[in-house]
Amino acid sequence: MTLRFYDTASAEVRDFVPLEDGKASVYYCGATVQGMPHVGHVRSAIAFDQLTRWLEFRGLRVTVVRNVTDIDDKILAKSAQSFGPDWDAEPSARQAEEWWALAYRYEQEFEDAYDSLGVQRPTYEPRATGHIPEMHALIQRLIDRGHAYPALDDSGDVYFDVRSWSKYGSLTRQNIDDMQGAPDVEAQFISRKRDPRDFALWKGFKDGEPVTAKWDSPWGAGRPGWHLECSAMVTKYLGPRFDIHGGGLDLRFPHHENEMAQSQAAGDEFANFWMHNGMVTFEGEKMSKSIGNTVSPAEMLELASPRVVRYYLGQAHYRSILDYRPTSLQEAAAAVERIDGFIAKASARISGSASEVAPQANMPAAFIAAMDDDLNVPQALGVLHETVRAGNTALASGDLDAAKAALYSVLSMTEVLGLDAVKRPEAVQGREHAALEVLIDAQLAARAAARANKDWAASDAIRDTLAAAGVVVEDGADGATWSLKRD
RNA sequence: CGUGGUGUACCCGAGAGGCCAGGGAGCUGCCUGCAAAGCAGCGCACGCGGGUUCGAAUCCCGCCACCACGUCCA
Repeated sequence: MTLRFYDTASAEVRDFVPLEDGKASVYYCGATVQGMPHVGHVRSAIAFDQLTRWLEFRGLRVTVVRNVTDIDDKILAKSAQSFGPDWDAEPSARQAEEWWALAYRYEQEFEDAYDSLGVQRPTYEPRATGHIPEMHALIQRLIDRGHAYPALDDSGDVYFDVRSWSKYGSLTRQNIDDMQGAPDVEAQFISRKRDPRDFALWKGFKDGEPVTAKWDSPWGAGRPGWHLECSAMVTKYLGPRFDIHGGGLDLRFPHHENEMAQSQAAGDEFANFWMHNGMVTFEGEKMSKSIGNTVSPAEMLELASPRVVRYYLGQAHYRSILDYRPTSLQEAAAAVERIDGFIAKASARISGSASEVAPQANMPAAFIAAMDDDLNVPQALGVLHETVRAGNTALASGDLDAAKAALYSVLSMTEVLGLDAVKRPEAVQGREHAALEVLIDAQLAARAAARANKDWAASDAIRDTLAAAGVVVEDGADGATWSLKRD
């Protein structure tokens, strides 16, 4: 097996060889829980979910860590002016929402979005606030090695000294002199930093900030810097070296550059591969909280089923830009219905045991080759659709053995892509189904009688009535079949 | 300006010197009382200009346009 992935650090597709035989360790940056999730967040999670599922299919035991950044400037700022769940209350009764409550509320929103689209839960999902001691230890190691220093003024900050680390900039191949500290940051912090590009490992407590967002440290009370959080948590759960570090492309710089610098400067080998997913754009512009052009997963789920949304967000190559347009979901829905139509028709005519649907035995070689090659999902979907067509042809010709093989292949492919986790809309189950079946079958019997008499008006009237109620009738060689309209 | 990346048909979207991508939309046919589904086929391509080659969307050179990041971002 030769898995190949694009590594952002080396800017090339190269062979993936796990550091430890039979295992893979993956860390990817989750959300800063300061607002509602948008589809860009979910696209990232789906991309790494596909990666995880594929590594597992390839026989690796995968440990996945996705962090939750639950302390940050924006969370504090938002809680200071937010009235959260009390928003509807009388102004006198409103209470500012505590920062940690706000963070937890949004964290749950993210979990809901991930769950609804079939993103597997990570092995560990650490929160930044639960790892302050590990962060202190990392800062101390950096100070001991001469790569970090307490602020030159009395702010209580601790900074990473970028000039002390010659490899700073290597992840994004930038020359340090070409980088600029943000102008406002530069003006404000020039007196505390050795270099305007130095970034905060620890942020000293400032008057007016909530005392609950304050931790003691050897350098004064305060809270952790953003980049440090991930470094400390990766190492705690995956060790000083691990296979893959992932995240959105927009995190490459400064976040991942800084993470890599501080961890390697502290003596850790850190990530073997860096993988970044492309952005989701809305009519050509990056979808982002700060621009305010976001589309939420919930909005998409109002337009299409979870299975369709998952298909749509996961169909493009993970490194490409995904431009969302309103018609995108309709096109995805047509493709998914084509797949599901085959699954439904084939399942109805084929009996087999669940154990026969073993993905390892049924995955087409071309699909495997596509996925092995930097997760080429679009090409893999081509194989999936070709298999569907072959399966439909086999069904039409009565070749049930071929249809069965196609069905099991299709089920295997949809499973590894995570589509099965988002359940297909099932026919109504149990007693309701039994009742429906009796009623509809009676209608179909009446219609069959009308058709036998060539009474097309009566036949069509029955079909139209059922269609209006969401029951789709299709005439086939073996008589009419019905199904409930999806979505 | 620096760094990384794009540009493929009506839309989405792979591929990477010759040999079918795939999906959606459209058209035609088969099947059908009609429809739907399915199947078969059709049309419309590789940003621009050069070069290499028997042959270039693919390699080389030069342009153009666009996107992302450049200390808030997935």
